[in-house]
Amino acid sequence: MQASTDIETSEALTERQKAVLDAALRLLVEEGDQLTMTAVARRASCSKETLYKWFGDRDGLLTATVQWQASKVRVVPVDRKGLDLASLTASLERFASDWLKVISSDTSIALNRVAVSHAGSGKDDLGAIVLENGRFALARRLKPVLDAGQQAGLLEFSDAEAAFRTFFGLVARDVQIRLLLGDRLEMTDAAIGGDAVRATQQFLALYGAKTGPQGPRAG
Amino acid sequence: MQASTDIETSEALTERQKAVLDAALRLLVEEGDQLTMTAVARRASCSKETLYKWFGDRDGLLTATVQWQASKVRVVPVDRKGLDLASLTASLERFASDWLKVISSDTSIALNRVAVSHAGSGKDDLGAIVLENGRFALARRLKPVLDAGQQAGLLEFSDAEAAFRTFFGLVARDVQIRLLLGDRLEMTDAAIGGDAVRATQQFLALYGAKTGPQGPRAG
DNA sequence: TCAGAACCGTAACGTACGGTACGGTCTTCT
DNA sequence: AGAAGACCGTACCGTACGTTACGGTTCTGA
Repeated sequence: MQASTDIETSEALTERQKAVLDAALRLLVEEGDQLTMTAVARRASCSKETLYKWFGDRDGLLTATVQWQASKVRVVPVDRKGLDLASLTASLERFASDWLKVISSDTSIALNRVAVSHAGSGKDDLGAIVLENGRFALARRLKPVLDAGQQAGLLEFSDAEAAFRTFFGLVARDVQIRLLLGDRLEMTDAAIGGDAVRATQQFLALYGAKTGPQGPRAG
Repeated sequence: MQASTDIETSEALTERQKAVLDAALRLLVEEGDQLTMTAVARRASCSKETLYKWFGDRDGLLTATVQWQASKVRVVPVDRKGLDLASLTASLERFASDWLKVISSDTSIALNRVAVSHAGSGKDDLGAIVLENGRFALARRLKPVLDAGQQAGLLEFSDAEAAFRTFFGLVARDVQIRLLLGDRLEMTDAAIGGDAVRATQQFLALYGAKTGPQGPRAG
């Protein structure tokens, strides 16, 4: 449950190793969990011996691949000064839109699938990594925004974690589980944008401070 | 995407076959996706030849197992007459509580894990079945309640599907994905009950008709 | 009682794949 | 230039497991 070692490991990779992990990632997206060491070696034009030397075993390669992908999505910090309702709304919509884009991407779906499978097989390495770099990373980035909104008198809540989880639910709804289960659910940019606006409005309706007449209703 | 064949197949099973599927289900919960045909045969005290004769191949056994479990959870219809705010609230809380109990159960987690893995491997049979008997079955059962609430003047929405999905998000939040990814998340009866009440109140705050002073706020 | 089907237990087969070994090639360092 | 190491390609090994085959036992129906 700690997110400490992902930076070092991703920094310590050579360009060649990154290329190999990119190949593994592409293969994972294309073929799902049944990617074989032979297939990775062929796709990356490297030998299996090298794979085993660098990553130990198949699980090590999988773990390195997930961490490599996780290290690629970096944070865009949100400025907390001059926060008003408009900028708070924009921030929340941005978070919602980004998150929907992530969970509906082929890469995220493939990674979550293999992590879910992995979690079902005793060792929960991949599950913890995906969770740490997905849902928990989102919470860490969003919480400061929520706190700032509360300090600015725009939001009202007693438990930031509960508020975050409500926002999470309003944004994701059934999208992720449906995609993971293979449902064809086209998440176009327009749909994502609309969902982000709706989720933000609903969240503000629930947690927005009652000072002032901003009570938009969802439809 | 149709839910037609699950009834017939489950009815056509002999007691012995049901016992075998129960054994497979228990094994699936205990050992995850790597249950072998040999293990199922041993656990069920039957021969592998019988397994292949009855279910065709491993995928057939998996499919039959998932359908068998799906056929076991039956519907408790909700009476739509004399609907007032109290009974609507109770119905929604009941749905929320039931759903949280389902998605946090070992059986559901194991089934969803294998279905997610399966969906990642081309054939999306299990994913469609789980989706059909889970999320879509819930929608079919809840929609009449929402419609009745609207006709009784208690709810306001233009799109029942959107309203349902919001309810779904408010109830499930991040619970299912965290459990699927192996997060230790103890869902006690008390926590489930509290979540059900909170989700219902939030849903009513968003979709409740504005006639009358019922605007409880979540904490 | 007897034939035949259903079924159990186990052995056997074939294959896929994780993991290892090895020869050949290229780079690097001295 | 020559030695050492990293790496590629491929062949190979061992095992796990899906699938099939078969002998023996129990059930069923005439």
